[in-house]
Amino acid sequence: MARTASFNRQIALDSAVELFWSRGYYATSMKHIENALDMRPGSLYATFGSKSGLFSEALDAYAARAGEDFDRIAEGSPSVIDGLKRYLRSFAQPCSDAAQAPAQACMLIKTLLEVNAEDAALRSQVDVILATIEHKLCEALEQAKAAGELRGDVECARLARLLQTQIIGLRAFAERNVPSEQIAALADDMASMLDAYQAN
Amino acid sequence: MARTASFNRQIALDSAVELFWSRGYYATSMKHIENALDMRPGSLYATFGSKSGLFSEALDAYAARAGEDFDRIAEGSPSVIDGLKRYLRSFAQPCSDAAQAPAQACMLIKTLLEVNAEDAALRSQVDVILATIEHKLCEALEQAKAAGELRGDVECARLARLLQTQIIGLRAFAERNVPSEQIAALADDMASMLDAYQAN
DNA sequence: CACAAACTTGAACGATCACTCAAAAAAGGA
DNA sequence: TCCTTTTTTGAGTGATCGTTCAAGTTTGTG
Repeated sequence: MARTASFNRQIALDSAVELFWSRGYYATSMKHIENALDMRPGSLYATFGSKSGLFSEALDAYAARAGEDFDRIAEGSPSVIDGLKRYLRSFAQPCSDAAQAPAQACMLIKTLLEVNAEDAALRSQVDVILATIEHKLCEALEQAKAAGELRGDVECARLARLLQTQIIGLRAFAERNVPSEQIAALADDMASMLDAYQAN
Repeated sequence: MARTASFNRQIALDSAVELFWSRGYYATSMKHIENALDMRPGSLYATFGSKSGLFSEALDAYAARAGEDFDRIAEGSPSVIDGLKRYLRSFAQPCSDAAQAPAQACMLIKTLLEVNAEDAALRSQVDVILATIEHKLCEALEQAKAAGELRGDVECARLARLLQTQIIGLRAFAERNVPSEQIAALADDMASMLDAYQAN
């Protein structure tokens, strides 16, 4: 038939996530992208359509990876609430494993705060993803409630939003140049706050 | 002598704050700045030196205004802790007064998450300002502790960082397209958390 | 080996970027 | 009114922006 593509789409998207997560949307040029993905304009535009198209797919790839990270921690935890506490604390030691994250702050939040109204499609995409994550947290809390881990009067949807806000704040604060012990203490304080919602 | 300048430096800086706060650093062009400040390149560069120079002054102007806002709420409150709670809740209803803020999220945090290593001077400037705010929060907490509002074993520096993180999270979350009642509930939850640190 | 189909390449596009500077305009003092 | 001093203007700088596309390269098939 014909020539086969020399690049791997998933690998290219992983590189795009790392690049965009690190540099943000507007400060990443097509030259940066060409170098990071080792692809030339023709291939890039044939594959992803545009810079914003590539960014959009990178956002989805990032969200998928974030979801897997959460599930992995949740599965390895003795209880739902314990899993949520571990998840909170997981953002306090990102330097431990070899695969360094390009930034402390969440790529979705960086995008939410960076992209302005002219790129409304990207904004609403982030909004949908964040709502999905919020919903996932809410489901976990409902499950914890059903298991008797949470008090009966806890509003799961409201607590889910509080949790998401804590994570957003923690990861954004961690962008500051502060000692890692202070970040760990912050994560501990946030984990302790969940105690006020636990049964008994 | 000679011709006098036709613009007011403080008014120009206020316009710059609004513009940069709304659009961010990289997505704001000199054309945007010319229009918003009603100044032409020659005057702009004679006055502020460069785009980053103007942004730097805008950051300081923003920080000064933010400090005044905090002081105003603190002065009008019956106790230090009550003032902090009001301050938290103040971020939940920014639509009330006529002077609309151009964004929900803090301009310092938007900058912290947007600007990358190539503009190290701006990054470190934001870092210094955030550390100053953290210190101001810590001083307020020490004062509350001396007044018997806080338990004796509370680590004020640690609680100050937790408070700052809450504010960061709350304001970033508010960038999402969610009902204002949910933001208000978030602020209430955060204010309630301070109860765990209060004496008696 | 030749052909056709798909992919890769890199030069080039007009637009816009941050920034410069010579010329025009305006103000106060004489 | 004229002169000096300062500010304002806006055209123009080279560089870079996102994007296009024709030409070249590589593949599988007959």
